[in-house]
Amino acid sequence: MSDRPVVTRIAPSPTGAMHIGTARTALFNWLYARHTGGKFLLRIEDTDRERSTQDAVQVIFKGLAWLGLEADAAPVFQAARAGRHTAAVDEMLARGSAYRDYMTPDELEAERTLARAEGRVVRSPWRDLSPNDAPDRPFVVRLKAPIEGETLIADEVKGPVRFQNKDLDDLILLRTDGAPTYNLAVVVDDHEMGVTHVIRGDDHLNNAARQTLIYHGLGWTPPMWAHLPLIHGPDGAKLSKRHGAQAVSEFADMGYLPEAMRNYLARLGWGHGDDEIFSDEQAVGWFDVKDVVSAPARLDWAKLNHLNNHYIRQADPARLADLVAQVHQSRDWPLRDGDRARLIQAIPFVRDGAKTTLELADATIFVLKPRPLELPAKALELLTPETRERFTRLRATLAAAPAWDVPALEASNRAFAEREGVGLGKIGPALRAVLSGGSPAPDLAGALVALGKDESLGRLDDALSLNG
RNA sequence: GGUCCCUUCGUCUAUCGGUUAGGACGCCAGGUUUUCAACCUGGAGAGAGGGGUUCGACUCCCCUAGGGACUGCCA
Repeated sequence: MSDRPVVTRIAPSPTGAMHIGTARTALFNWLYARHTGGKFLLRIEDTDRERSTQDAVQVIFKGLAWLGLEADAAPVFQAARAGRHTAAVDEMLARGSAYRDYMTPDELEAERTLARAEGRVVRSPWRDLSPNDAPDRPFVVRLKAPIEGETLIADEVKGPVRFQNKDLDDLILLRTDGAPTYNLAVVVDDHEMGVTHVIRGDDHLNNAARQTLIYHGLGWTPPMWAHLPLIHGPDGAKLSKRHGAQAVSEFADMGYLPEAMRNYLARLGWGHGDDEIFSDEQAVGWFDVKDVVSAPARLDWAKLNHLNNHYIRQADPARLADLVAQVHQSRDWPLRDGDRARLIQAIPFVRDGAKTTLELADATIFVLKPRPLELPAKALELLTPETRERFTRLRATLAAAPAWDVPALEASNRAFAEREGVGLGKIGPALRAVLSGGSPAPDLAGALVALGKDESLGRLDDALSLNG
């Protein structure tokens, strides 16, 4: 349509948690802006003064920051622009594309039920009445939309969608108290912010037609539209609380990495051939709203877990250590000096099986346990006199290991078992129990390296000094 | 009720009239193995139903069914 640079936006209302669907809408807007070299803007739709809160505004900022989807300009607060909105309505009144509607609440209600019964849209008599007949009572200002013809939405995702104008009602632009409504504010703000592409949820497809009529009433050109299908829960119903999570913050708390969320969310409703795992750079390079799938998608925890596991395995251990430390802290585990270093050392050996940082926390607890470890009954049972003697010899072998790394210790352990004339299966379970205190731990060599030489030998000594 | 949207393996998707309908997650079996994972190999698994158009439809059109959104002086 136009060769202006692309401007997209995310326009959440600050009325609670940040829905994961909002996150995906933000992601697609961000991807498209990046792909085209345009701008991605943020507008806080706080015109509902009753429900909007400062806390919820912060939730949006934090959510976007966590996802790594920062806007290219300072956020616009819609409520602060009320003056611009009412000015637009004055303009429409002057142009004859809006009118004052003096219907009382009762009259409106009666018209609403009648209209529904007749299978038509609500119409106000004031649309055609002369302003001279205006009574002295409160009024709203409505759009004077055409009744003939049709309105075409050339949607980038859905394709052409046609609405008969007779099916579109005259939207309220200004409330009785003079406050602008959502549909008006959106149009005025998008236009004045220079938004070229409105990429938003499916639930606004109907609004697109009515908003188009506001654009026309103002003599403006509507933006390009792209309506994304909603995200549903695993059961196909709209995603809600009972599906486990719906807020961005909940995914963060459940131990998902933002890059995994980006990858997963991007793949939900959009794809690039057979590519499943891709970087932000690749997504930016490939993304086009035209390729968004038009059917709603269901959230699949198993696949999210798989992707998260992938990114956990790619992540910097120091970064993961900080994340894991937070988890331990939230679980009231007493962190000690040096735990961060212990975590960094252990994480490479346990991350392969971790789907979330919560699981990573479970998997790292064994290195954080202070000596002497409390051994569970099962571990004690394994410490037979025979095993103790063997462990005494094993300790000496380990102490003399040429290097404290996985290949060296694997070789050393294997050789030791051979010398003892038993299989590793005879030694492994007890050794791991002594090293981990019964907590989950990686394979032997991995556990030894994760703990470090001193700690490993120390834990062995502790076990050997136990009264048998 | 009205308007609009949607419908390929269990799930996310590829296919842009001609394919043994491909991939990923999950699942099943086997392998590896000192636990749990991870990992390797193999396998099962789909075009909602009915009409058209066409030499030929998952692909285009229509109908039905099922799902969803909107129908607020909420956004």
